[in-house]
Amino acid sequence: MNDRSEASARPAPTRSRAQIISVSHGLFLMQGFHGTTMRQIAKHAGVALGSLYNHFTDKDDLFSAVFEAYNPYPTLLLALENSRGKDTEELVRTAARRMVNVLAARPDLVKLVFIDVVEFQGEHLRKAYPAVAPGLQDFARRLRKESGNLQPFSDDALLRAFFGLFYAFNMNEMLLGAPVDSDGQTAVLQELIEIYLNGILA
Amino acid sequence: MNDRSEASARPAPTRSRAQIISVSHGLFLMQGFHGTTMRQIAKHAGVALGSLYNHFTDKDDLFSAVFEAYNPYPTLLLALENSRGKDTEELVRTAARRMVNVLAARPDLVKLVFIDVVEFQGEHLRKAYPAVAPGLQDFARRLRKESGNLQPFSDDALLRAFFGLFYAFNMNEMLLGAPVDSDGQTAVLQELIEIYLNGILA
DNA sequence: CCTACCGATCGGTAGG
DNA sequence: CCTACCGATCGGTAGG
Repeated sequence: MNDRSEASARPAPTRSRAQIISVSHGLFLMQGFHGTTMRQIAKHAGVALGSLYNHFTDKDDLFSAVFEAYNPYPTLLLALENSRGKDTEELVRTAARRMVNVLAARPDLVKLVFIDVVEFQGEHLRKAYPAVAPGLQDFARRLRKESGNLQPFSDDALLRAFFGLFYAFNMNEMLLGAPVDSDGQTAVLQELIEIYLNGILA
Repeated sequence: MNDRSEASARPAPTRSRAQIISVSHGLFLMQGFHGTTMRQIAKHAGVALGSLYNHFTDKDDLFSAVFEAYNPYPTLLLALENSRGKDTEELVRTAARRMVNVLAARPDLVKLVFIDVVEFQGEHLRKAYPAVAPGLQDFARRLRKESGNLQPFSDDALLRAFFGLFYAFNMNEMLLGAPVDSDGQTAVLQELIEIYLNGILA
């Protein structure tokens, strides 16, 4: 956290540090946090075990760095912020498509959330949430503004039902780990989006 | 699965075995699988470390027994099967209320799912799924039969959107671990159910 | 004096 | 069902 206090401004060894974080991320996804050893990380990163402790005070500190580097919130929020539409319906369709694309391209985002919940009781997620809450409220505001035929639901319900789409959509892959056929999947997603739109529009 | 084949009919020490499973379950929920040691389990269960291996061949086998004892699928399926309603709308409301009640009373069900996904790549869930799949199809069939004004969605979409409700509903608690105020929660659930019903009914 | 990193090993604990 | 203990490996740190 608080590095050198004054003088001596050396940019820190970012090369192998980045490599360690990247390798740790991959191993944590496959084996979980406690199932991954510092020796495995050192070996895969091509550095000595002792070197890990030059970059991170301990294993927990390393996980914090991994979580910061692969924090799912900013990525998902960006997908929402980049979504446009001439009305609520188009905005929802665009945003849903972007969310699915991101989650399909980056299954690691959800897995990291699960790891934090299982092995850290969600403490990193909790700490990261305040930074994205305003962006979520902003998306809810846009859902309302883009159209006038929205049913009188709360922001909370609109957002949760929207995110529920992706939990529902990714459920099979997450829980069953199956490589479901993508054509059938896309069709199901279309249906889920229709159910949501039917649900929130008058 | 297949216990003693013949002769030697010893009923197995079910007393402490049950105690070990119960204690393990609690510790796994708090610390995850790899974060929990066999010595912790022995100590909390009031048995010697070596005794654990009299009941279970290894730590993985103990987890399998825990998963079998606390398998979330049958419990959730039972909540659906016990739900009745004179039409689709009433069936959905009843089933949603039951699901929420079960998940609120048993947060361990979801946590165990997460543990399996993070630390076993979902293998126990995968193995348990075929046994519940027929029951899920049955619920989808009932959703259709109880009413005629259902939109032409696939069983898959109907079921996923329904379960998405509870992912969406439990999101905050799971991800933020927060004890959200239950009055506001109930109100949000009402809204989520309305969105679903609006979505699937003509 | 700093950084990045080494070979070797610390005190304890893992599953068995 | 317990005591005692194993080969190995754990997370973390020593001096250089």
